Amino acid sequence: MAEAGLPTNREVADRLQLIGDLLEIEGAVRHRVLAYRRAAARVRATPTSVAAMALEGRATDLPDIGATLQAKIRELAETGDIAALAALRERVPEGLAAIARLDGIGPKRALALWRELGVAGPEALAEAVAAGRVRDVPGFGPATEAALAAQLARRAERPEPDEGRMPLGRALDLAEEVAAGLRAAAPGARVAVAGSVRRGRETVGDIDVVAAADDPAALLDAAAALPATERVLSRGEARIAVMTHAGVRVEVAAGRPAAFGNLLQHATGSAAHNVRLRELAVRRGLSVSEHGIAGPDGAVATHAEEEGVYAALGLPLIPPELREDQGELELALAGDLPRLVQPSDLRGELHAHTDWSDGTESIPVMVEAARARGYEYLAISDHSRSLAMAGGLDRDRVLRQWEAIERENARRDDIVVLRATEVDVLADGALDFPDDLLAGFDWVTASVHSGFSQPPERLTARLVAAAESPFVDAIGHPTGRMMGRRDHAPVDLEAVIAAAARAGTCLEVNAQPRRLDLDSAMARRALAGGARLVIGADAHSGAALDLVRLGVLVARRAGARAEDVANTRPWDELREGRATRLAAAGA
DNA sequence: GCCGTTTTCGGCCCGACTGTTTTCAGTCG
Repeated sequence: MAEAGLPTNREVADRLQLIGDLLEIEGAVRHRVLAYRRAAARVRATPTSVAAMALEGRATDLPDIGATLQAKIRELAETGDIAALAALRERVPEGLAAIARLDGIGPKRALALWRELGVAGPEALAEAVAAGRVRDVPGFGPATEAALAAQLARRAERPEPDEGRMPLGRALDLAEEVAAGLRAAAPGARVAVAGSVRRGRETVGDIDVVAAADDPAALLDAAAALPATERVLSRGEARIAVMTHAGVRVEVAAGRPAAFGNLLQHATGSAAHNVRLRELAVRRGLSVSEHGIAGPDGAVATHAEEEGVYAALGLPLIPPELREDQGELELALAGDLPRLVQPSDLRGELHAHTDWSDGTESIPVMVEAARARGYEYLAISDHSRSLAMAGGLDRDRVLRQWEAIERENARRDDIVVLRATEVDVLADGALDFPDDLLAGFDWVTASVHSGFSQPPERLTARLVAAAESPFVDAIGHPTGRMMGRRDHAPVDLEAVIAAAARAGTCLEVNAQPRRLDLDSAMARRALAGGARLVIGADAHSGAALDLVRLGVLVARRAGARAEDVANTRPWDELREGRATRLAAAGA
């Protein structure tokens, strides 16, 4: 938890980032700029207060934070500002950093705009573009000016910073569509989704696909000719970028089969991971690129599989979900990479709805869908009475549903159907069912669906109370975020994690495409805090059981192993766990 | 500014593509 008055990690990171951006515009040594950026990324990815660490002199324990940056962070914590940044702002207008972030513009051209036109921010740039003055600046021309005009107009329409990023679920579908189109157009080609989609990032900016065949150019032609392609943005011998009719940028990189592993590794990223990997290679006298690995004698070795790329550097294959430069190379070097949970580890689904509440299919249909996916158990977890909008069940209907579940269990022995509920956590922290009813369920997920505007302390208290209830097995979608609608509620997640860890309550990684809640960073904190996860599809139809794959990606990004996830366990084990907790509470 | 199988100085990933040049700088991933 952040301590009162201290700058948050995001605030610290934003300042370091800004210093780096302005230094770059000023023309500072490139690696000094990189050092600030790396430090900013490190601070953002750190789960505990870096400002507090700096005050204690421990921030230098973090990679990428040295004595100089620790002093600056401490200065920020103590005085609210950094003198070096204030001085830098005197020399370089802060607005140039925003200009430098525009597509096609970087530090050099931002500086040129300021020097030549006196443009010091995006608004002034828009005026200069409108007046046709930009095309005459050295290094610029009519094409760049037109591109800027279009970009600034879009920006004025939708000023949100996250504009253009889409939920992972949508990106996965689009990426697989593109990949399928390439396979169809070029039979025999190897095609794979790469980039942030493959890494399982919860939101995706653009889609990367790699393809290999003896005639790489034909693959690029195929990409240009896909039905989804609206226009070609750029095209070379090795890569093509297209805009789709859906307004999503797709990049296809093509190469030869012998170097497919090199290309896939390169295009999967992340950029920061690749930089680290290549630095490690340089220390071993090797040079890594998408074409292969060059030795000291200049001979280039190619690798058809990604395993070979990592093996050539003395490393085990690092799962794509971990390739974010957050310590994965150190783990790999030490042989300590976790064996991450995978879809085949899941034995059951503990969060599913039927037409008894807001699901679209009957209990038998849902059960058959779960069986068809090889599950050993399925929890029928319809909503509770207060969620009237979703057809929440009252006591009478719960009892009748239990009879229906009993009938289902009686007529089949290939899957266990569980009496479950997604019970509302009410505004005062109480659960929507009385204890005697809750005691009769096999599995209870408690979720907040309303009252998100409560003060953070009250919201936190509700979740903590739910997590501490002996009747509750899991907290559903703990922060309530809905991408594009509602951000994570400002709950004190550490307090919720601590309560869940104490009580043995699971925290859900909800796999609904717009939820993905907990997100991967939060799930990582939950595991560090000793809490167990459960991956829930929150399925409202049989087909929606497959959404669980999104949750698996999120859990993998959090570093979760199978044993960290409740629904990788056999039902008997989960049942005993619930019985033990209830007995310990005297319930 | 950071950091060490080149360890307290001298390094710091690598290549593709575009637009503006007239041989390449800047940007991007």
